[in-house]
Amino acid sequence: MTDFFFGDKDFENLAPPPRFFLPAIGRPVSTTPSHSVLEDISSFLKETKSVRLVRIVHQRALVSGLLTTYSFISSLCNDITVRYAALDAFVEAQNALEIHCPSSLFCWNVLISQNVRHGRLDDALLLCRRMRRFGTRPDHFTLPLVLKASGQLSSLRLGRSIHGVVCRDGFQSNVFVCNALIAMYDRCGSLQAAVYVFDEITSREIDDVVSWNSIVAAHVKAGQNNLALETFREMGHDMNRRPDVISLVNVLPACTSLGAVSKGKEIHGCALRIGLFSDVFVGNAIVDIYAKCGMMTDAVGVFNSMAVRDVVSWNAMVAGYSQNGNFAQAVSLFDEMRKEKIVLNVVTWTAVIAGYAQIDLGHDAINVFRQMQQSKTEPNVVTFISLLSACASVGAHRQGMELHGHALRRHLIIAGDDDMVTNGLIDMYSKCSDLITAGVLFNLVPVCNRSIVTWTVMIGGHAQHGDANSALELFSQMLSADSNICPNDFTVSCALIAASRLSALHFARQIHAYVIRHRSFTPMVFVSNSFIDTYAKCGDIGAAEKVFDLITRKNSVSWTSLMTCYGIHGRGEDALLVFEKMRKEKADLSPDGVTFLVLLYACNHSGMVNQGLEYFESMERDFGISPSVEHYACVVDLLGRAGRLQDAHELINRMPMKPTMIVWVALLGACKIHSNPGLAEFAAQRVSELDSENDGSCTLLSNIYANAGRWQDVARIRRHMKNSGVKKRPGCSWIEGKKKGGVSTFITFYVGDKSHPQTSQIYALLHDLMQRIGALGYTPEMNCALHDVDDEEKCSLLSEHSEKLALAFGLLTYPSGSIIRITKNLRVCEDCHSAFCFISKIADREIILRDPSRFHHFKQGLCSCGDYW
DNA sequence: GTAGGGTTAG
Repeated sequence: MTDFFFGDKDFENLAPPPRFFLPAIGRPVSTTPSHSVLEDISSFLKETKSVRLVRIVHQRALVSGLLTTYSFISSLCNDITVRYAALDAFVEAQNALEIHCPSSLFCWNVLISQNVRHGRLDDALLLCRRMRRFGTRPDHFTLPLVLKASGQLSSLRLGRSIHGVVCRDGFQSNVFVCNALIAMYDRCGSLQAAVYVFDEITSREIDDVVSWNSIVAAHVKAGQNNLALETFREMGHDMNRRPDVISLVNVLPACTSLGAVSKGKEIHGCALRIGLFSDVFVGNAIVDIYAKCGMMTDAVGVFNSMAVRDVVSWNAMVAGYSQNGNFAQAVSLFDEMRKEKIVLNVVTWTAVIAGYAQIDLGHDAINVFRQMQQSKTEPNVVTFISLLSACASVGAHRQGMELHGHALRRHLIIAGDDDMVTNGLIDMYSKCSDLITAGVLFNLVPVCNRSIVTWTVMIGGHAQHGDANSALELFSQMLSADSNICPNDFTVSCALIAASRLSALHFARQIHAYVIRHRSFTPMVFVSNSFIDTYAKCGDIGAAEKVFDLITRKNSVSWTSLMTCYGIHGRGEDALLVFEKMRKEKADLSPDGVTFLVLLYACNHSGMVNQGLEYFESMERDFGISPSVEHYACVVDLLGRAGRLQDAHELINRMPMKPTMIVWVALLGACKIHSNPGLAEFAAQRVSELDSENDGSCTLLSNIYANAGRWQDVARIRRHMKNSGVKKRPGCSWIEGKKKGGVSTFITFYVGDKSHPQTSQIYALLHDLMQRIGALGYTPEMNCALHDVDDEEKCSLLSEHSEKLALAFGLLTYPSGSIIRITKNLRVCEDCHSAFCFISKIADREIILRDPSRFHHFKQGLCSCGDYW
């Protein structure tokens, strides 16, 4: 460095001395800068790593009048802005340029280029406009730069106008400009325009390998993987445009998306032949295709043969194992990465978090996130989405809320089209049963920005954790909204969950009709299985069977769904036949834990104690499936219902795991049926230890005491419930009715409900019916009236049960001969059961009554559940 | 020019 600027040899060791900024104090600039001095400055600026020194040179140039020389301006435009990308450097460069040499195309170009490089896209475009105002026309360097800027801004309008300039100024034959046009149209999502430019240059044979790579990449990005592969094949014919590393890296993901392993293998061979395999990018893409296509052995082979591996290679392997359902292997590879001291990046951490979320180990996912934070890796949008799904899977409301705060602070929630973080938040809040917050977030998203996933998570949230009616309402709203939103498999399944919870047969049929009408929507096995379940739960066994028969590729869920259908309708023998048929005809479909649960349930509700016990024994012995708590609860119920209370209790004592509430509730229920207050007290005690606010068990125990006439104990329980704030859920029943205009709706009746406009008619009919069936031999089951009152009052309390009110409404309003379907939120009592039998006979009606555990078909005085009630 | 993500059934 010459004396001209610094003088001091050991300048680097000095603190910035004010004299360099104030010429009055510092050495005066006496020499006019010579050419060699400027060259020195230029090479200094290119080499120095110190932003501080660049800043000093910049300031020095300002005060010394050097800024007016062309040489320094070009250096300012380029070298200074490279190192020192502060706003003032850009502003001064532009000012100096406009004042002293506005006709220097070179200076404009380097300044625009620096602006683009530093992401100052709007400024770059503005500069281009300024240069034109000064009469300097953009050339084949300028145009690709501003095309890149408009591409990065995704501004098709701007890109098109630059395309106009390209044509007007005759740059269509410049391959750089054309390649930039292709890349711009690609980024703006207009494959068609990109292809147009590409076809034009190839027809004039001015294309090169970059053009081909760009157009292949554009096809891949637009999801046109087959066309991408075809284009790639075409380029192979000409030796002038032999595929390079970038060609391979572009085309391999197309094979991956298509699952075209053989094509991938071909490209793998090609890479080895032409010596491109050593490139770590190519190697990574090859590992990725094998891993994603489930060929982990091949992926391992490639991974091991790579001379250079980076964190991406490892990530591809971790993701491969995780996506192929071998999460244990993924985690062990993750541990190996840590042992090998690979610098983990956000993708690595996120892949592991997502893996845990997928297998519902949300707490492990959250722990990994804590470690990630300790390693100072910044989470991004993808990390948050995975974490939210982890919280949703385990109902971690508090952690979910924390994440919501994080996301807000990091500005990761972008108000725009299909904001996946918001979708994740809505889903998380829904699955944590916080439908209020979920609804607030959902309503904050403008309708035009709601994607199908946004709608689906909200519909699914209401269907599974909230009000099923709201779910169906949202589904209709979505279809009638002006947006071009089309339900997908997920949406339909969620709507069906809502329909099945309400037993909304009409709704299920409408959804089915919609699915059939929209030919573009081909129901896959997943949706068909949902239909089987929904029809079963709406009481239409025939429809469920029909859907089952029409599935071409039934999976084990299809078979299990049909078994459930028979199970809940008390057709245990049929459920068992389905199971045996599946074993015989579809040996490749293996039953799992749920299949056995359904099987045990079916045996349970059809009184097939011995068969049930046999299946319970065989599941571990013959199928290697260890029974879960749910299986035990089912067998406790099975034994209990059969009166084998002692056996049930002993089974609980033998359980390899700690019995949960459902097990004790099953025992408690059995104690009710077989009037065993002693054991019931014990079971109720266990339930209250596990969940002191369980209203069901309190009510059950109080009923048991009431049956035994132990009114003091009843009062004690009542007091306990009152003191501890446990509220008995009110029993209610609902039935489909018609609103004005024939739109179907649900009418809900509570015990003793008098809110319906037709109340007087309903009660009159009920009164009449009770008298008529009394004449036929019906006697009220006083046990079911749990109030310490006289018999006459008990009778009237019984006759006001919600299901009886719903039945009277049905008899009043349904056309004769139609089936009356009623759903109840709590278990149907014996008195209503008996009354329904009689009423079905005298009114000559088929009645289907559903409660949380089963269906009762009443016909001609008989019920499908027979003796096993 | 490479890697990671959200919604569904028994």
